[in-house]
Amino acid sequence: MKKNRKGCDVPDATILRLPLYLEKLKLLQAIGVEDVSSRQLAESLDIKASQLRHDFHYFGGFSRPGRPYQVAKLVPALEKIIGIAEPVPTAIVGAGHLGQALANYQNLELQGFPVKGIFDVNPKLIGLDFRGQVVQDMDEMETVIKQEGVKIAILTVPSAHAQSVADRLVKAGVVGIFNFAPTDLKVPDSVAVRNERLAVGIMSLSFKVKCILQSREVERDLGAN
Amino acid sequence: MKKNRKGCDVPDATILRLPLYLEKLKLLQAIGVEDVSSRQLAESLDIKASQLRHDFHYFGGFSRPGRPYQVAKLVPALEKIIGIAEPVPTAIVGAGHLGQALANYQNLELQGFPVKGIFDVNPKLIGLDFRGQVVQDMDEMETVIKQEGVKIAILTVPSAHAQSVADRLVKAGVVGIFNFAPTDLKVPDSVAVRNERLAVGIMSLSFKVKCILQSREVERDLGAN
DNA sequence: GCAATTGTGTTATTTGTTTAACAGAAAGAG
DNA sequence: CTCTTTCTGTTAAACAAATAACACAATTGC
Repeated sequence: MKKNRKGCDVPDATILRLPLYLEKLKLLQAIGVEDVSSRQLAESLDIKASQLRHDFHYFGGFSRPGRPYQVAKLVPALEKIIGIAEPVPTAIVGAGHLGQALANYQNLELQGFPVKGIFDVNPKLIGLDFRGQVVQDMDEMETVIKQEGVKIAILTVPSAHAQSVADRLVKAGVVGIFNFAPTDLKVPDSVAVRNERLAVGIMSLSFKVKCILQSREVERDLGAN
Repeated sequence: MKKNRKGCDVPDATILRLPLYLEKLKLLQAIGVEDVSSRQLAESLDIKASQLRHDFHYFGGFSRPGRPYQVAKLVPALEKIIGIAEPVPTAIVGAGHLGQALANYQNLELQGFPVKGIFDVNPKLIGLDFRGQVVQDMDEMETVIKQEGVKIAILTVPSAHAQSVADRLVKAGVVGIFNFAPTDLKVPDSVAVRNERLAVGIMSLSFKVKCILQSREVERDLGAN
């Protein structure tokens, strides 16, 4: 192992695959599979086995030459690497339609992100109950974040307010922001941001759709000759 | 221009930036900006100007040496490339919390993806009205897709049903599937799929949060000495 | 004990993406 | 007109990621 700070110097592309590995392994565990080789696991995820081993190598490897991976050991190891060995206290800021949908998303809690608070400024939304969590006034936000030790905030407020709310979150001690607003947040280096942009996803899909439709036309035209 | 099929042989990384360019340009257009140089546009997006020009080069370029880009020409050009010069008829399949949130998301329509139908199997959801669209029984799905010429389907059904619904969508003529279920869909090459995985997003964030917290601990320990 | 087999950890190669460099077209100043 | 400035299109270099290759540890069968 190099002088990585305990395996934090890892390519983004690898980080994005870790959750996929974990998900699949949990599935295997649920159906009683004990061992799995890099080839088996990789094939079920439509990637190359060498890539999977390469990814695991950033963390020192999880087995020995000749022996496949043990699901029962790999699952907790990945959970620790991802940072969800212990539950990560989470808050939802913005209780609009998307915030509500996320508040109702049971898997958030199951996957290690218990929702400790939901906040909004709209009086009509304050008081609504989602899976046991009541929407609170945003004035309470800082207090709850500190009290519950909230580490990650899911931000679903309108773009116009995203930056100012993010500033408050950072000040209150949040370490990660999952941003659904189409704005590039400015935050200190000591805070992680992940932007989730619906528009980018559907437009990149649209690009490919357009290309498929074009090539179909070309084929049709060629067929006509 | 090479023998690209009308500019479809483009790196994924570039495709993902096109929506960002378009968004920013629309913003500039709204405040009356007429010209913009690659440097200005790139800086506002926190990328390098050379990357932006490189991206545009895949499509032949949008200006001449010495002259900045004209916003009024660039916006429609990008819209055409992305495939939203004409509205793309879209359907939402699965009217659970997430489906509802998306159905209520006005920007979908504004950005070129008018919702032509919302479908679910749950009788309790059928009949609900979202922004003028009524949730219909999934039995109606194929009929509406063909009638309205739906090209893109947004899939928000439970993972267990995602594949079978996707099969039906493909058969009905849908060309792109925006998949929110944590399942890898098997579809023909002639259909585009984009997977949007909430869990991947929040877990990759968690990884970085864990690393930040670790490095803070290290700094604290060093400070104690 | 000695192949043969399996399948990892690790290094090398190839491929893809980002960044830098630069030639030269257009416009403006004198 | 000529010189300077601006800023693109295009090519080259640097960097990062995915894939392939392979050495070798552990096990199994003979």
